[in-house]
Amino acid sequence: MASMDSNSNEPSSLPPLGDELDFLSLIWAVDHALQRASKRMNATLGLTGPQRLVVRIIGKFPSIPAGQLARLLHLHPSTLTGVLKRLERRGLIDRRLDPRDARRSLLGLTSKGRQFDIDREGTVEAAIHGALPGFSAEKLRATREVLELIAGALEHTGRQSHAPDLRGPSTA
Amino acid sequence: MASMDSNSNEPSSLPPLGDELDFLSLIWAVDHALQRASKRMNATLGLTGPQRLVVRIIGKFPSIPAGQLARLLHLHPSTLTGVLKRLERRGLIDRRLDPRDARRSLLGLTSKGRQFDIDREGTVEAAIHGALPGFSAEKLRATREVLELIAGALEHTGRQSHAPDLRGPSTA
DNA sequence: CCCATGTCAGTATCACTGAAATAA
DNA sequence: CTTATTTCAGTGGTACTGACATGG
Repeated sequence: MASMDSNSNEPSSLPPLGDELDFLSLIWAVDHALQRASKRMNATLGLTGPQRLVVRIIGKFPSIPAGQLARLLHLHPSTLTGVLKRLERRGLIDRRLDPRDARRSLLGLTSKGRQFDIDREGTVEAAIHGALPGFSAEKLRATREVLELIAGALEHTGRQSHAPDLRGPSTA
Repeated sequence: MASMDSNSNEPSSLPPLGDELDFLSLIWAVDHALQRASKRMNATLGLTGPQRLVVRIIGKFPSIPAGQLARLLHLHPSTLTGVLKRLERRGLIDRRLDPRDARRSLLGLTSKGRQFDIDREGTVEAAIHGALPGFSAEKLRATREVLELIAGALEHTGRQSHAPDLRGPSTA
């Protein structure tokens, strides 16, 4: 079956994609790697990456209200509701009503939740922690700058696009 | 209601999270910004970020087999199947059977799909392209290096974790 | 028969929109 | 009454596992 040419075993045999497409691919690769690691964490530790980040932030700011946490994470409140629901179902967090404002639910970790508010093997932190020391502080600073700008730029994406309605399966 | 202290209008009033947690938060922020931009693109242009990346890669490598594309993107074949199905439903790609190996479906862009295989406003590329020129080539190179290492490190996450089975809602 | 390619079914998370309930 | 906080219902995309159909 003619397996001596550049066949499908090695993706490295493919040429690069070119400038920004290459960088774009890298960005999505990081994104994708994150999602996969998150899924794997869910299988091994019992909670996903975003869930773990929420746990750690609640651990850092006990009794934080849900809305403030949502703003901190730039999440829509309804999105956070789902995340919190899953964490509560697993018994990692609890909610108390704010005695001074009964609309608010103040978040806290349960004793079980506190077991996750630590550094741990197999987490995204651990992977990053293991990866980052190989770089100089300068490189890390540069990366942080670039990532912050990318995140900021993405926030404003699609604001003034005058797309000629190419969407919609209008022919079906 | 005592609004002169650090209240909920400005998330910047919150203290930093500390070392890796801070970096982790940034990573997830980029991830999250990507997902939101992807969703917005789907509303304005009619296809998501990953879908667009697939379109651009197919445009770069016409008649690429599905499996090779999956490997290129580090995607599970079944995941790619779903992405391709949505692209096909929207009439952006088509599949032909490889005459020499009828198991393979070779991917190509339709004329409609080619309309998306260009630079465009409101895309993730555009945002990145607009954001990156503000940085020196050196910083970009550093970022690329760090991101590649992070992606690589994440790939190996959760391999040897001996977690004391904290998962599962066993009390319910 | 065995392996490769690809799809399908089922499941879970994330993220939104829009509506609603409750409290300030 | 108006606004703020949070939850809920519904939708869609991504990603997996495991099973399956088909072809080499």
